[in-house]
Amino acid sequence: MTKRKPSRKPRAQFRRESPDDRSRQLGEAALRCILKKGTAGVSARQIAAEAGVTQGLINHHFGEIGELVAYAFDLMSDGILDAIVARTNAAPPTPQARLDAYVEASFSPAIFDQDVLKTWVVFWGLILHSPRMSASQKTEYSSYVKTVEGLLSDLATSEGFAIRDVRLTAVALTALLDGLWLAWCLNPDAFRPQDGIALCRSWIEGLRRGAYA
Amino acid sequence: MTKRKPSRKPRAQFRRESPDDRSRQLGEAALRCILKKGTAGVSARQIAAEAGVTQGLINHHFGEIGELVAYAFDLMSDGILDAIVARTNAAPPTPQARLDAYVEASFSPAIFDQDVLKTWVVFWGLILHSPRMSASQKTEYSSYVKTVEGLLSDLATSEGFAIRDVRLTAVALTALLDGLWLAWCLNPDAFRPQDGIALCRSWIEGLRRGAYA
DNA sequence: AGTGAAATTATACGATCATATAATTTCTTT
DNA sequence: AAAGAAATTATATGATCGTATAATTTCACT
Repeated sequence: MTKRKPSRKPRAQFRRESPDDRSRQLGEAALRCILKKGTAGVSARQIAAEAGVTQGLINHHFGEIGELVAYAFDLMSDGILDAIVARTNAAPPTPQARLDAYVEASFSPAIFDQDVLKTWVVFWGLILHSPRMSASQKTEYSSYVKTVEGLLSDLATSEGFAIRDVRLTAVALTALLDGLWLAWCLNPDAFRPQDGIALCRSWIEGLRRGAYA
Repeated sequence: MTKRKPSRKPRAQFRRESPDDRSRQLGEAALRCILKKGTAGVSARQIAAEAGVTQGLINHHFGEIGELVAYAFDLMSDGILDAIVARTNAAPPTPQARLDAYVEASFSPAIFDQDVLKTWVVFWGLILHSPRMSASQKTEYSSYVKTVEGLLSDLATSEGFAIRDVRLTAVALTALLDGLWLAWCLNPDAFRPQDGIALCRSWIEGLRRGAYA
Protein backbone atom coordinates (compact mmCIF):
# COMPACT_ATOMS: atom_id res chain seq x y z
CA MET A 1 0.00 0.00 0.00
CA THR A 2 1.29 3.38 -1.04
CA LYS A 3 1.33 6.55 0.99
CA ARG A 4 -1.64 8.67 0.18
CA LYS A 5 0.13 12.05 0.36
CA PRO A 6 3.71 11.16 -0.45
CA SER A 7 5.11 14.65 -0.88
CA ARG A 8 4.71 16.58 2.32
CA LYS A 9 6.63 19.84 2.11
CA PRO A 10 9.46 19.72 4.61
CA ARG A 11 9.11 22.49 7.14
CA ALA A 12 11.78 25.14 6.87
CA GLN A 13 14.25 25.56 9.64
CA PHE A 14 14.25 28.88 11.36
CA ARG A 15 15.97 30.94 13.96
CA ARG A 16 13.99 32.25 16.84
CA GLU A 17 14.43 35.96 17.51
CA SER A 18 13.19 38.43 20.04
CA PRO A 19 10.14 40.45 19.01
CA ASP A 20 12.24 43.62 18.95
CA ASP A 21 14.93 42.18 16.72
CA ARG A 22 12.44 40.59 14.39
CA SER A 23 10.37 43.74 14.20
CA ARG A 24 13.41 45.73 13.23
CA GLN A 25 14.38 43.18 10.58
CA LEU A 26 10.91 43.34 9.13
CA GLY A 27 10.92 47.12 9.24
CA GLU A 28 14.19 47.28 7.38
CA ALA A 29 12.94 44.76 4.85
CA ALA A 30 9.90 46.97 4.35
CA LEU A 31 12.16 49.94 3.64
CA ARG A 32 14.06 47.96 1.04
CA CYS A 33 10.81 46.88 -0.60
CA ILE A 34 9.53 50.45 -0.70
CA LEU A 35 12.79 51.60 -2.22
CA LYS A 36 12.68 48.92 -4.89
CA LYS A 37 9.05 49.18 -5.95
CA GLY A 38 7.49 52.12 -4.19
CA THR A 39 3.99 51.64 -2.89
CA ALA A 40 3.72 48.54 -5.04
CA GLY A 41 6.37 46.94 -2.85
CA VAL A 42 4.24 47.26 0.26
CA SER A 43 2.77 43.81 0.69
CA ALA A 44 3.05 41.22 3.41
CA ARG A 45 4.31 38.59 1.03
CA GLN A 46 6.99 40.73 -0.56
CA ILE A 47 8.28 42.14 2.69
CA ALA A 48 8.32 38.73 4.34
CA ALA A 49 10.22 37.31 1.39
CA GLU A 50 12.69 40.20 1.56
CA ALA A 51 13.23 39.48 5.25
CA GLY A 52 13.54 35.75 4.58
CA VAL A 53 10.54 34.71 6.65
CA THR A 54 6.97 33.68 5.97
CA GLN A 55 4.15 36.14 5.77
CA GLY A 56 2.42 34.89 8.88
CA LEU A 57 5.20 36.40 10.92
CA ILE A 58 4.12 39.89 9.97
CA ASN A 59 0.65 39.34 11.33
CA HIS A 60 2.12 37.75 14.41
CA HIS A 61 4.33 40.72 15.23
CA PHE A 62 2.36 43.62 13.81
CA GLY A 63 -1.23 42.47 13.52
CA GLU A 64 -1.88 44.22 10.27
CA ILE A 65 0.52 45.32 7.61
CA GLY A 66 -0.25 49.00 8.08
CA GLU A 67 1.36 48.80 11.48
CA LEU A 68 4.54 47.45 9.97
CA VAL A 69 4.68 50.26 7.43
CA ALA A 70 4.13 52.84 10.13
CA TYR A 71 6.86 51.23 12.18
CA ALA A 72 9.21 51.36 9.20
CA PHE A 73 8.39 55.03 8.78
CA ASP A 74 9.27 55.71 12.41
CA LEU A 75 12.48 53.76 11.95
CA MET A 76 13.58 55.88 9.03
CA SER A 77 12.21 59.09 10.40
CA ASP A 78 14.02 58.77 13.70
CA GLY A 79 17.19 57.76 11.92
CA ILE A 80 17.29 60.87 9.78
CA LEU A 81 16.46 63.30 12.54
CA ASP A 82 18.97 61.68 14.89
CA ALA A 83 21.71 61.83 12.29
CA ILE A 84 21.13 65.51 11.60
CA VAL A 85 20.89 66.45 15.24
CA ALA A 86 24.01 64.44 16.07
CA ARG A 87 26.03 66.30 13.48
CA THR A 88 24.64 69.59 14.68
CA ASN A 89 25.69 68.83 18.22
CA ALA A 90 29.10 67.70 17.06
CA ALA A 91 29.80 71.17 15.66
CA PRO A 92 31.63 73.89 17.60
CA PRO A 93 29.15 75.41 20.04
CA THR A 94 28.69 78.71 18.23
CA PRO A 95 25.30 79.53 16.70
CA GLN A 96 26.94 80.02 13.31
CA ALA A 97 28.70 76.68 13.30
CA ARG A 98 25.70 74.82 14.63
CA LEU A 99 23.27 76.14 12.05
CA ASP A 100 25.75 75.53 9.28
CA ALA A 101 26.28 71.99 10.52
CA TYR A 102 22.54 71.44 10.42
CA VAL A 103 22.46 72.54 6.80
CA GLU A 104 25.53 70.54 5.84
CA ALA A 105 24.16 67.45 7.52
CA SER A 106 20.98 67.79 5.48
CA PHE A 107 23.07 67.46 2.33
CA SER A 108 25.58 64.92 3.58
CA PRO A 109 25.89 61.65 1.68
CA ALA A 110 24.19 59.62 4.39
CA ILE A 111 20.98 61.64 4.06
CA PHE A 112 21.09 63.45 0.76
CA ASP A 113 20.99 60.14 -1.02
CA GLN A 114 18.72 58.97 -3.80
CA ASP A 115 17.74 55.78 -2.02
CA VAL A 116 16.96 57.51 1.25
CA LEU A 117 15.02 60.34 -0.34
CA LYS A 118 13.08 58.10 -2.68
CA THR A 119 11.84 56.09 0.24
CA TRP A 120 11.08 59.31 2.06
CA VAL A 121 8.96 60.66 -0.79
CA VAL A 122 6.95 57.46 -1.02
CA PHE A 123 6.21 57.75 2.67
CA TRP A 124 4.89 61.27 2.21
CA GLY A 125 2.25 59.87 -0.08
CA LEU A 126 1.36 57.16 2.42
CA ILE A 127 1.10 59.44 5.45
CA LEU A 128 -2.01 61.12 4.10
CA HIS A 129 -4.17 58.04 4.34
CA SER A 130 -2.80 56.56 7.53
CA PRO A 131 -3.84 58.22 10.78
CA ARG A 132 -1.16 56.26 12.56
CA MET A 133 1.61 57.56 10.28
CA SER A 134 0.12 61.01 10.23
CA ALA A 135 0.44 61.21 14.00
CA SER A 136 4.08 60.14 13.79
CA GLN A 137 4.78 62.70 11.12
CA LYS A 138 3.20 65.52 13.06
CA THR A 139 5.37 65.01 16.11
CA GLU A 140 8.41 64.46 13.95
CA TYR A 141 7.74 67.63 11.98
CA SER A 142 7.25 69.68 15.08
CA SER A 143 10.51 68.28 16.40
CA TYR A 144 12.27 69.42 13.23
CA VAL A 145 10.80 72.89 13.39
CA LYS A 146 11.58 73.22 17.09
CA THR A 147 15.19 72.35 16.44
CA VAL A 148 15.51 74.87 13.64
CA GLU A 149 13.72 77.46 15.73
CA GLY A 150 16.38 77.13 18.41
CA LEU A 151 19.20 77.38 15.91
CA LEU A 152 17.73 80.46 14.27
CA SER A 153 16.93 82.37 17.43
CA ASP A 154 20.39 81.64 18.82
CA LEU A 155 21.93 83.04 15.67
CA ALA A 156 19.72 86.11 15.81
CA THR A 157 20.62 86.76 19.40
CA SER A 158 24.29 86.21 18.76
CA GLU A 159 24.48 88.50 15.75
CA GLY A 160 21.87 91.00 16.85
CA PHE A 161 19.40 90.87 14.01
CA ALA A 162 15.65 90.60 14.30
CA ILE A 163 13.21 87.84 13.30
CA ARG A 164 9.56 88.76 13.39
CA ASP A 165 8.17 85.25 13.86
CA VAL A 166 10.78 82.64 14.67
CA ARG A 167 8.45 79.68 14.34
CA LEU A 168 7.22 80.68 10.89
CA THR A 169 10.75 81.43 9.81
CA ALA A 170 11.81 77.97 10.93
CA VAL A 171 8.89 76.57 8.93
CA ALA A 172 10.34 78.30 5.90
CA LEU A 173 13.84 76.89 6.24
CA THR A 174 12.41 73.44 6.87
CA ALA A 175 10.25 73.81 3.76
CA LEU A 176 13.24 74.90 1.73
CA LEU A 177 15.15 71.82 2.82
CA ASP A 178 12.26 69.47 2.12
CA GLY A 179 11.65 71.16 -1.21
CA LEU A 180 15.26 70.76 -2.25
CA TRP A 181 15.18 67.11 -1.17
CA LEU A 182 12.10 66.57 -3.27
CA ALA A 183 13.43 68.42 -6.30
CA TRP A 184 16.71 66.54 -6.26
CA CYS A 185 14.99 63.24 -5.69
CA LEU A 186 12.70 63.66 -8.68
CA ASN A 187 15.30 65.40 -10.79
CA PRO A 188 18.87 64.64 -9.70
CA ASP A 189 20.33 66.70 -12.51
CA ALA A 190 18.74 69.92 -11.31
CA PHE A 191 21.55 70.71 -8.88
CA ARG A 192 24.39 69.22 -6.85
CA PRO A 193 24.57 68.75 -3.07
CA GLN A 194 26.93 71.70 -2.70
CA ASP A 195 24.47 73.85 -4.62
CA GLY A 196 21.82 72.91 -2.11
CA ILE A 197 24.09 73.97 0.73
CA ALA A 198 24.85 77.24 -1.02
CA LEU A 199 21.16 77.97 -1.49
CA CYS A 200 20.47 77.39 2.19
CA ARG A 201 23.38 79.61 3.14
CA SER A 202 21.99 82.32 0.90
CA TRP A 203 18.66 81.93 2.63
CA ILE A 204 20.43 82.42 5.96
CA GLU A 205 22.23 85.43 4.54
CA GLY A 206 18.85 86.93 3.70
CA LEU A 207 17.83 86.30 7.28
CA ARG A 208 20.94 88.11 8.50
CA ARG A 209 20.14 91.06 6.28
CA GLY A 210 16.82 91.50 7.95
CA ALA A 211 14.49 90.08 5.31
CA TYR A 212 12.45 88.28 7.98
CA ALA A 213 12.32 91.13 10.51
CA MET B 1 -39.19 23.07 -22.18
CA THR B 2 -37.62 25.58 -19.87
CA LYS B 3 -34.90 28.08 -20.66
CA ARG B 4 -31.52 26.73 -19.69
CA LYS B 5 -30.02 30.01 -18.45
CA PRO B 6 -33.05 31.91 -17.28
CA SER B 7 -31.32 34.85 -15.63
CA ARG B 8 -29.15 36.60 -18.16
CA LYS B 9 -27.91 39.89 -16.77
CA PRO B 10 -29.44 42.67 -18.81
CA ARG B 11 -26.76 44.70 -20.49
CA ALA B 12 -26.40 48.22 -19.20
CA GLN B 13 -27.24 51.10 -21.41
CA PHE B 14 -24.44 53.46 -22.18
CA ARG B 15 -23.60 56.67 -23.91
CA ARG B 16 -21.01 56.66 -26.56
CA GLU B 17 -18.32 59.32 -26.19
CA SER B 18 -15.35 60.48 -28.14
CA PRO B 19 -12.01 59.02 -27.04
CA ASP B 20 -10.87 62.45 -25.88
CA ASP B 21 -13.93 63.09 -23.77
CA ARG B 22 -13.89 59.61 -22.28
CA SER B 23 -10.20 59.80 -21.56
CA ARG B 24 -10.68 63.02 -19.69
CA GLN B 25 -13.58 61.59 -17.71
CA LEU B 26 -11.48 58.62 -16.74
CA GLY B 27 -8.56 60.85 -15.86
CA GLU B 28 -10.71 62.96 -13.59
CA ALA B 29 -12.19 59.87 -12.01
CA ALA B 30 -8.66 58.68 -11.35
CA LEU B 31 -7.86 61.95 -9.61
CA ARG B 32 -10.90 61.56 -7.39
CA CYS B 33 -9.92 57.99 -6.51
CA ILE B 34 -6.38 59.06 -5.65
CA LEU B 35 -7.73 61.83 -3.49
CA LYS B 36 -10.05 59.49 -1.66
CA LYS B 37 -7.74 56.55 -1.06
CA GLY B 38 -4.27 57.51 -2.16
CA THR B 39 -2.30 54.87 -4.01
CA ALA B 40 -4.80 52.32 -2.80
CA GLY B 41 -7.41 54.01 -4.95
CA VAL B 42 -5.46 53.38 -8.13
CA SER B 43 -7.15 50.37 -9.65
CA ALA B 44 -8.96 49.81 -12.90
CA ARG B 45 -12.09 48.64 -11.13
CA GLN B 46 -12.30 51.50 -8.69
CA ILE B 47 -11.59 54.18 -11.26
CA ALA B 48 -14.05 52.68 -13.72
CA ALA B 49 -16.71 52.56 -11.03
CA GLU B 50 -15.98 56.17 -10.10
CA ALA B 51 -16.40 57.15 -13.73
CA GLY B 52 -19.56 55.06 -14.02
CA VAL B 53 -18.24 52.71 -16.70
CA THR B 54 -16.89 49.18 -16.79
CA GLN B 55 -13.26 48.35 -16.32
CA GLY B 56 -12.76 47.13 -19.83
CA LEU B 57 -13.08 50.68 -21.04
CA ILE B 58 -9.81 51.60 -19.35
CA ASN B 59 -7.92 48.97 -21.27
CA HIS B 60 -9.68 50.00 -24.42
CA HIS B 61 -8.66 53.65 -24.13
CA PHE B 62 -5.37 53.43 -22.28
CA GLY B 63 -4.07 49.91 -22.76
CA GLU B 64 -2.70 49.56 -19.31
CA ILE B 65 -3.70 51.34 -16.16
CA GLY B 66 -0.32 52.99 -15.74
CA GLU B 67 -1.04 55.04 -18.83
CA LEU B 68 -4.25 56.31 -17.31
CA VAL B 69 -2.48 57.34 -14.13
CA ALA B 70 0.20 59.14 -16.10
CA TYR B 71 -2.48 60.87 -18.13
CA ALA B 72 -4.23 61.95 -14.93
CA PHE B 73 -0.94 63.32 -13.69
CA ASP B 74 -0.50 65.36 -16.84
CA LEU B 75 -4.05 66.60 -16.52
CA MET B 76 -3.48 67.90 -13.01
CA SER B 77 0.04 69.06 -13.66
CA ASP B 78 -0.92 71.14 -16.67
CA GLY B 79 -3.90 72.54 -14.83
CA ILE B 80 -1.84 73.84 -11.95
CA LEU B 81 0.90 75.35 -14.05
CA ASP B 82 -1.60 76.96 -16.41
CA ALA B 83 -3.54 78.48 -13.53
CA ILE B 84 -0.43 79.98 -11.97
CA VAL B 85 0.92 81.31 -15.24
CA ALA B 86 -2.47 82.75 -16.15
CA ARG B 87 -2.65 84.71 -12.92
CA THR B 88 0.90 85.86 -13.39
CA ASN B 89 0.13 87.18 -16.83
CA ALA B 90 -3.02 88.84 -15.59
CA ALA B 91 -0.97 91.01 -13.24
CA PRO B 92 0.25 94.50 -14.13
CA PRO B 93 3.27 94.16 -16.39
CA THR B 94 5.88 95.21 -13.84
CA PRO B 95 8.43 92.66 -12.62
CA GLN B 96 7.35 93.30 -9.03
CA ALA B 97 3.67 92.73 -9.67
CA ARG B 98 4.29 89.69 -11.82
CA LEU B 99 6.49 87.89 -9.32
CA ASP B 100 4.11 88.73 -6.53
CA ALA B 101 1.20 87.42 -8.57
CA TYR B 102 3.11 84.18 -9.10
CA VAL B 103 3.52 83.80 -5.36
CA GLU B 104 -0.04 84.76 -4.57
CA ALA B 105 -1.36 82.36 -7.16
CA SER B 106 0.63 79.57 -5.53
CA PHE B 107 -1.33 80.16 -2.34
CA SER B 108 -4.69 80.97 -3.88
CA PRO B 109 -7.66 78.81 -2.88
CA ALA B 110 -7.80 77.04 -6.22
CA ILE B 111 -4.30 75.64 -5.80
CA PHE B 112 -3.39 75.89 -2.16
CA ASP B 113 -6.11 73.43 -1.33
CA GLN B 114 -5.95 70.27 0.72
CA ASP B 115 -7.57 68.13 -1.96
CA VAL B 116 -5.34 69.39 -4.73
CA LEU B 117 -2.15 69.12 -2.72
CA LYS B 118 -2.96 65.70 -1.31
CA THR B 119 -3.36 64.35 -4.80
CA TRP B 120 -0.18 66.12 -5.79
CA VAL B 121 1.83 64.50 -2.99
CA VAL B 122 0.58 61.03 -3.86
CA PHE B 123 1.75 61.62 -7.42
CA TRP B 124 5.23 62.51 -6.21
CA GLY B 125 5.49 59.04 -4.74
CA LEU B 126 4.28 57.47 -7.97
CA ILE B 127 6.60 59.38 -10.29
CA LEU B 128 9.66 57.60 -8.97
CA HIS B 129 8.66 54.21 -10.30
CA SER B 130 7.06 55.27 -13.55
CA PRO B 131 9.40 56.29 -16.37
CA ARG B 132 6.42 57.71 -18.22
CA MET B 133 5.42 59.97 -15.33
CA SER B 134 9.02 60.80 -14.58
CA ALA B 135 9.45 62.16 -18.07
CA SER B 136 6.35 64.31 -17.70
CA GLN B 137 7.53 65.61 -14.37
CA LYS B 138 10.94 66.55 -15.69
CA THR B 139 9.58 68.72 -18.44
CA GLU B 140 6.98 70.19 -16.13
CA TYR B 141 9.60 70.96 -13.50
CA SER B 142 11.88 72.61 -15.99
CA SER B 143 8.95 74.67 -17.18
CA TYR B 144 8.32 75.85 -13.63
CA VAL B 145 11.93 76.76 -13.08
CA LYS B 146 12.17 78.52 -16.41
CA THR B 147 9.16 80.65 -15.56
CA VAL B 148 10.55 81.61 -12.17
CA GLU B 149 13.93 82.28 -13.74
CA GLY B 150 12.36 84.85 -16.02
CA LEU B 151 10.47 86.51 -13.20
CA LEU B 152 13.56 86.72 -11.02
CA SER B 153 15.93 88.04 -13.63
CA ASP B 154 13.38 90.67 -14.71
CA LEU B 155 13.10 91.81 -11.14
CA ALA B 156 16.87 91.92 -10.74
CA THR B 157 17.26 93.94 -13.89
CA SER B 158 14.47 96.30 -12.96
CA GLU B 159 15.73 96.96 -9.45
CA GLY B 160 19.41 96.71 -10.18
CA PHE B 161 20.49 93.96 -7.81
CA ALA B 162 22.66 90.99 -8.65
CA ILE B 163 21.92 87.25 -8.74
CA ARG B 164 24.93 84.99 -9.04
CA ASP B 165 23.15 82.01 -10.60
CA VAL B 166 19.63 82.74 -11.73
CA ARG B 167 18.76 79.14 -12.48
CA LEU B 168 19.84 77.85 -9.09
CA THR B 169 18.07 80.72 -7.39
CA ALA B 170 14.89 79.83 -9.26
CA VAL B 171 15.37 76.25 -8.10
CA ALA B 172 15.43 77.56 -4.54
CA LEU B 173 12.20 79.53 -4.80
CA THR B 174 10.51 76.61 -6.48
CA ALA B 175 11.73 74.33 -3.70
CA LEU B 176 10.46 76.73 -1.07
CA LEU B 177 7.03 76.71 -2.68
CA ASP B 178 6.93 72.94 -3.00
CA GLY B 179 8.19 72.56 0.55
CA LEU B 180 5.49 74.84 1.89
CA TRP B 181 2.88 72.95 -0.10
CA LEU B 182 4.10 69.71 1.36
CA ALA B 183 4.31 71.00 4.91
CA TRP B 184 0.83 72.47 4.81
CA CYS B 185 -0.59 69.38 3.16
CA LEU B 186 0.78 67.05 5.83
CA ASN B 187 0.23 69.51 8.65
CA PRO B 188 -2.42 72.11 7.87
CA ASP B 189 -2.13 73.69 11.29
CA ALA B 190 1.50 74.65 10.79
CA PHE B 191 0.68 77.91 9.02
CA ARG B 192 -1.99 79.77 7.07
CA PRO B 193 -1.96 80.63 3.36
CA GLN B 194 -1.13 84.28 4.08
CA ASP B 195 1.83 83.11 6.16
CA GLY B 196 3.08 81.19 3.16
CA ILE B 197 2.84 84.31 1.02
CA ALA B 198 4.67 86.32 3.67
CA LEU B 199 7.47 83.76 3.83
CA CYS B 200 7.93 83.88 0.07
CA ARG B 201 7.95 87.65 0.12
CA SER B 202 10.62 87.57 2.79
CA TRP B 203 12.60 85.22 0.59
CA ILE B 204 12.31 87.75 -2.22
CA GLU B 205 13.32 90.50 0.16
CA GLY B 206 16.48 88.54 0.93
CA LEU B 207 17.09 88.34 -2.79
CA ARG B 208 16.71 92.11 -3.07
CA ARG B 209 19.19 92.61 -0.27
CA GLY B 210 21.83 90.74 -2.19
CA ALA B 211 21.84 87.44 -0.34
CA TYR B 212 22.08 85.52 -3.64
CA ALA B 213 24.68 87.72 -5.31
C1' DA C 1 -33.99 52.89 -42.99
C1' DG C 2 -29.94 50.35 -43.07
C1' DT C 3 -25.09 49.39 -42.43
C1' DG C 4 -20.63 49.31 -40.48
C1' DA C 5 -17.06 50.94 -37.40
C1' DA C 6 -15.86 51.37 -32.85
C1' DA C 7 -17.24 52.32 -28.18
C1' DT C 8 -18.82 49.72 -24.48
C1' DT C 9 -20.23 45.86 -21.66
C1' DA C 10 -19.93 41.21 -19.89
C1' DT C 11 -17.23 37.61 -18.56
C1' DA C 12 -13.32 34.77 -17.65
C1' DC C 13 -8.68 33.78 -16.11
C1' DG C 14 -4.66 33.48 -13.26
C1' DA C 15 -2.03 36.13 -9.95
C1' DT C 16 -1.69 38.35 -5.79
C1' DC C 17 -3.56 40.38 -1.90
C1' DA C 18 -4.52 40.39 3.68
C1' DT C 19 -5.49 37.75 7.18
C1' DA C 20 -6.94 33.72 10.14
C1' DT C 21 -6.01 29.15 11.99
C1' DA C 22 -3.64 25.16 13.28
C1' DA C 23 0.54 22.54 13.35
C1' DT C 24 5.39 22.60 14.32
C1' DT C 25 9.85 24.09 15.95
C1' DT C 26 12.84 26.47 18.98
C1' DC C 27 14.72 27.80 23.20
C1' DT C 28 14.50 28.98 27.98
C1' DT C 29 13.48 27.38 32.41
C1' DT C 30 13.28 24.05 35.59
C1' DA D 1 16.27 15.84 30.26
C1' DA D 2 11.58 17.33 30.20
C1' DA D 3 8.19 20.75 29.67
C1' DG D 4 5.96 24.69 28.29
C1' DA D 5 5.64 29.22 26.22
C1' DA D 6 5.92 31.59 22.17
C1' DA D 7 8.11 32.25 17.73
C1' DT D 8 7.57 30.50 13.30
C1' DT D 9 5.80 27.91 9.40
C1' DA D 10 2.25 25.93 6.52
C1' DT D 11 -2.07 26.25 4.68
C1' DA D 12 -6.65 27.89 3.60
C1' DT D 13 -10.00 31.37 2.42
C1' DG D 14 -12.28 34.98 0.08
C1' DA D 15 -11.42 39.45 -2.03
C1' DT D 16 -9.37 42.13 -5.43
C1' DC D 17 -6.10 42.81 -8.80
C1' DG D 18 -4.88 43.54 -14.30
C1' DT D 19 -5.91 42.27 -18.57
C1' DA D 20 -7.73 39.50 -22.51
C1' DT D 21 -11.68 38.09 -25.33
C1' DA D 22 -16.05 38.02 -27.30
C1' DA D 23 -20.68 39.74 -27.48
C1' DT D 24 -23.48 43.78 -27.77
C1' DT D 25 -24.87 48.54 -28.36
C1' DT D 26 -24.53 53.05 -30.14
C1' DC D 27 -24.19 56.42 -33.53
C1' DA D 28 -22.60 58.64 -37.75
C1' DC D 29 -23.01 58.19 -42.46
C1' DT D 30 -25.14 56.76 -46.57
